[in-house]
Amino acid sequence: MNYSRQREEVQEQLSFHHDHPTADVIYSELREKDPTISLATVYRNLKLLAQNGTIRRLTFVSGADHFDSNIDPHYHFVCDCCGKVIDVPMQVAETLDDTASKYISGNITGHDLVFRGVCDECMTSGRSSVGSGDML
Amino acid sequence: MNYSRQREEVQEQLSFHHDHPTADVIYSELREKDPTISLATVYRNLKLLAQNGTIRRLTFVSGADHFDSNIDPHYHFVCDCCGKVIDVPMQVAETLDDTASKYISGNITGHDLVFRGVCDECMTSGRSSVGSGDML
DNA sequence: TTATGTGCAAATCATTTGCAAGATC
DNA sequence: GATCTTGCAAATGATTTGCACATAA
Repeated sequence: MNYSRQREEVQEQLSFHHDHPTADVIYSELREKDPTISLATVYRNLKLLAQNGTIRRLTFVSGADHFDSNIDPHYHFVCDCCGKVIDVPMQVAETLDDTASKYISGNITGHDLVFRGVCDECMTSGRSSVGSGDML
Repeated sequence: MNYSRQREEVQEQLSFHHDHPTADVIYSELREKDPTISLATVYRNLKLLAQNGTIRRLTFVSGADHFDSNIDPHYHFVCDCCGKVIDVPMQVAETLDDTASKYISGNITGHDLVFRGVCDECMTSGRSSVGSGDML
């Protein structure tokens, strides 16, 4: 893989995020620094970086994929109300994979654990109650 | 919510599946019984049924959402190679939610646990080795 | 007969791809 | 200079929506 300024920009921009932005968020932000970068380039590079393990693609929200610059195993919380994705800094349960492997015939390489519920903000801003159900 | 024949057909068709089909799989299958049902109707009804908790929407595969007629809490395995989703009949770890709630400020209602790896079929059919990485 | 649901086509959103031009090695 | 990468526009795939017609309550 050759060097490319755009790829470096994409990776850097993602690393600025504590949250887990979608491709088009990265794109919008980068356009301000580099007004000629294209959306296709952002998608291409996010894909490349995810494939070579430099970043992680999060696929557990309906709609657009999110990306995470933190590739160490860790868990997430997704708000059923606004779709926000945040980290859960609890310890990773390595034993789960062993347990699961007793029940399936394939080869397990790891697991994703995603907690669901209503985030702080949605809770206080009313949107909470019973949930909009919009994300289901 | 009024009764509708099409909604009943969608729900019934989904219940026939041990696997977890996407909307267009349900649509193709239903077209054979009911050649006039429309794709929009299938999408609309899957959405309604998921919102009222009759079925479950699985959002952890990139691309099309999958649907599950089994709404009891249970875990899944996703093949990184072919995208297939299968059940993992291991016991659900209720304590995880309590642990996670110590780390976040929102309200946790539950969790999804998804094991990843390479399924039996992909393993034997060669596609396995190192994985295509296509789904990343 | 009023509210709801359907079918169809067009619209929208997320993502990928073909291709000519530009950058890297 | 051969190969890889970009930007743009068009293509694709998943899902939703507007609207006139059909159906349920």
